[in-house]
Amino acid sequence: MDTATEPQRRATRPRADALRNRERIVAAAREMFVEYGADVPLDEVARRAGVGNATVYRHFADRGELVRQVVRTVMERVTALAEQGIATADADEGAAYGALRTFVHAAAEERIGAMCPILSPEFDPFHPELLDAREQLERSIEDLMERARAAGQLRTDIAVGDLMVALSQLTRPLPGTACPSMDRFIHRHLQLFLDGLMAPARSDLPGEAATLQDLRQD
Amino acid sequence: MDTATEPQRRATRPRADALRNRERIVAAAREMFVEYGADVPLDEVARRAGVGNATVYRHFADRGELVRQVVRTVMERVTALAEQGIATADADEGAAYGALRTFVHAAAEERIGAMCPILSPEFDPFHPELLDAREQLERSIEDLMERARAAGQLRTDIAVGDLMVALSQLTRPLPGTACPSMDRFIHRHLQLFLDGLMAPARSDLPGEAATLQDLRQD
Amino acid sequence: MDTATEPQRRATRPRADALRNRERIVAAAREMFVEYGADVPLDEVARRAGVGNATVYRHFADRGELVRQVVRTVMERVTALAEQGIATADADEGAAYGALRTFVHAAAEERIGAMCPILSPEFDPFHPELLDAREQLERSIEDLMERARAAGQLRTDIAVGDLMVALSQLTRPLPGTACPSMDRFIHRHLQLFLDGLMAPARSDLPGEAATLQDLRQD
Amino acid sequence: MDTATEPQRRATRPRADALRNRERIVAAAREMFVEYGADVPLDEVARRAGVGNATVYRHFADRGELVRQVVRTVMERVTALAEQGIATADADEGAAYGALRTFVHAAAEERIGAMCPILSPEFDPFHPELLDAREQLERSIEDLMERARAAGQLRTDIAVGDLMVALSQLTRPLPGTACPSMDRFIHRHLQLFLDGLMAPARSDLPGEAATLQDLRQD
DNA sequence: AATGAATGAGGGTTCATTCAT
DNA sequence: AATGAATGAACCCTCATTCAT
Repeated sequence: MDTATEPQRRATRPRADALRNRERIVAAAREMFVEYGADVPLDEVARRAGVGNATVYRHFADRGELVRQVVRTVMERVTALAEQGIATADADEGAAYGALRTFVHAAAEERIGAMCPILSPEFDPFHPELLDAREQLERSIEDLMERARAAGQLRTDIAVGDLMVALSQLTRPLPGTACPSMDRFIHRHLQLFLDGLMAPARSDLPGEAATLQDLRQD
Repeated sequence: MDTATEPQRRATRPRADALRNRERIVAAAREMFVEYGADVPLDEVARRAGVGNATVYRHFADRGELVRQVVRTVMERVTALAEQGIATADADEGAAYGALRTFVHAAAEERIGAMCPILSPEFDPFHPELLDAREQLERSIEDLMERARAAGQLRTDIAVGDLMVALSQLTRPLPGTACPSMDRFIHRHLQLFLDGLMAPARSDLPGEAATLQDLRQD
Repeated sequence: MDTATEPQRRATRPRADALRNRERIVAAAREMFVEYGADVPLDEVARRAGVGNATVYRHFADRGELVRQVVRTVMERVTALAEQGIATADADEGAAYGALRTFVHAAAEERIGAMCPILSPEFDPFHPELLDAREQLERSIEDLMERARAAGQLRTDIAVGDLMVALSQLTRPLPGTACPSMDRFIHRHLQLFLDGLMAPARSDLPGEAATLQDLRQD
Repeated sequence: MDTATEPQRRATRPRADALRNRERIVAAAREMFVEYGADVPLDEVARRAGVGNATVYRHFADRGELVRQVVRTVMERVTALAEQGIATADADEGAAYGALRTFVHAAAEERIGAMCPILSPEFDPFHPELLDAREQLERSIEDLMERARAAGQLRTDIAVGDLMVALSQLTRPLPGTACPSMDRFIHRHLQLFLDGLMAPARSDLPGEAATLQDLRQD
């Protein structure tokens, strides 16, 4: 067998095809969460990924682990988008709010809808596997908001949690299935919300500015 | 009792206990839609309502019929709130936008999240049972918005659908889970969104102002 | 109350409307057994009979009792047909076999298909309620066969059980529903079977001539 | 093993245990249709087959598919019996009717009662899966009857449908119940019916000679 | 490592039967 | 006596997960 020809790598190397399978499964799940909601049968995900159903369980102990993996992937992509925005803002302070707007709309497009499972009751958003990704996401968005705040373009009574949760909510996939007309609304709503975020504030806000961390406090 | 005064109605009068059950089922379903999303097992609804499972089917031929009943109930309650707002605005033109704000926050409290099933693919928003309720709801909100628009307080590039969908989305229960911290955000988000709705508009909106009808046109 | 005016009858008299209901229920059940098989929901029987479902239970302790009542009714009707055949045969010995033929086809028409429940596993064909009806039925058919046998027209190695069971089987309603094309076959089959019953016998029969009573022996 | 000699087939070969299960399920269903009629709970079939309930659905998408498989199996067995009869008749023309008799009794033993579901309203006898089996069955019986007809031993006013339906009816399991005494009658009835089929005809038949196809024409 | 097959628990719905008016 | 309503058990089917190849 050809494993015998390369014995030195055998123990540590995840086999190339296994890696490929893992990624294919995550990608398939991400697409299907967006398309069909968080309830897709895992057998369907396996089929779309082109692997057997049991292979999913070899890579992910249970449904929750796959879901978390998908969420982590999306978080990383969105973090990347936020960092692009920071770069833009750093290049031109006057562009800070524009960079925030651009980021918000891009994040909405970035399959953020695949994060829909986080809304399900079984999902534990504080799972250790997600810690790093969430912190990085939060930090990058916070940084981006700080740029706009420093430029006097963002109201000062809000924090990253306000933006993140609203962004999640406004882009949510309408549980159960794809309501394609929804897409027409999403960017309008985001735009309206962003208008509301601008300085000067047009109203007093109830409650306190909140970070994502705060979500876990109650 | 008035049965004595109108004995001719005796045959068709629904029994008191049956009516009570029916209402208990609708109330239980409303709460559970808010808490757990549109997919709650009907057996759980029955348990929460304190009736046997088959009783649910005696009153509602299938899941869809129950869902429509819940939606109709919520629509009617929200319509009532909008009409209160109209009265307020009519009494004092300067209070028009304040009345809109009050309405939005009150609607959020009014379990509007129980309307979440309307977003599921199986839901038929054009079902005859809902026609009246939806038209009245839309008309009353439109009227309320018109008051604020006439007072020059509401931007002119939005329509009732924009408000309704965003309201639904922003108040959605993080379906399934008990995330009580959510409530802290909801009114902040609504307030921010309302700030974005104020005239003068702070940005151009993509797409077109939309009515509720438009939601299903695509 | 008028029960007070006729106290002597009070205890024994079934109310006229109750009697009417009882008969309507049996009639409805008979028709529906023929049309839809032995599995019709009792609620449907009640509806067809024009009474409430619970009324069925007031008259018949459970489904089995209703079924037995229907079967008894049909047995009585068929008995009457057999007795007509006997009269014909007695009037003209040469007509004995013709009378048997006529009886068999008439019995098939006489909703004997409503006896289909006797074939269900739950049915107890030896229930006391049916004893009399079955004995009279058996006796009358036996008598009719005896006329044909005496006239030398019927083979001698068969008994009433052979005819009754075959008659039931050949006229059975095709469980589950109405297979209307079936009717085209029934009288052909009966005719062929009757041809096989004629003397002289064309073959040896396995087993023993059997009465209905024998059915219970095993 | 031959997998080594034909490795290219490896991917599609059904697993041995799966095949065994599939056959066990069909066999269990066949027996239970005979014993309890076409309405047996599939869970019971699964139990009798010694598999989990879901395994039934893995092999057969729904109840209909299992039923068709059972029917097909029985048709094939009966076809084989008819072909044996043809061979006998071809070897000795005088044995043609005897071969038909032998076939009929053998078919009765061959659990032909398991075909009872074909009489239910939900059953689609024209389903593609059954086409071949039904044509072969009909053709083989027709051929066998033709031998007897050619030998002048079978009346000429009947067709294959007459025989098939009567055979089905007379051998039907008293669905649902364990009425073992029934077996005593079946072969007597078949014998009597076969006597009625012999030439010369002893009576005129109503209706028309019918093929199996005719069963569903109305 | 990967797979197809098997499994049991659970959800929706129907129906015989019981209860309250 | 009659009824409409209520009930729970049962059935069909699906799906997450485990097993055997």
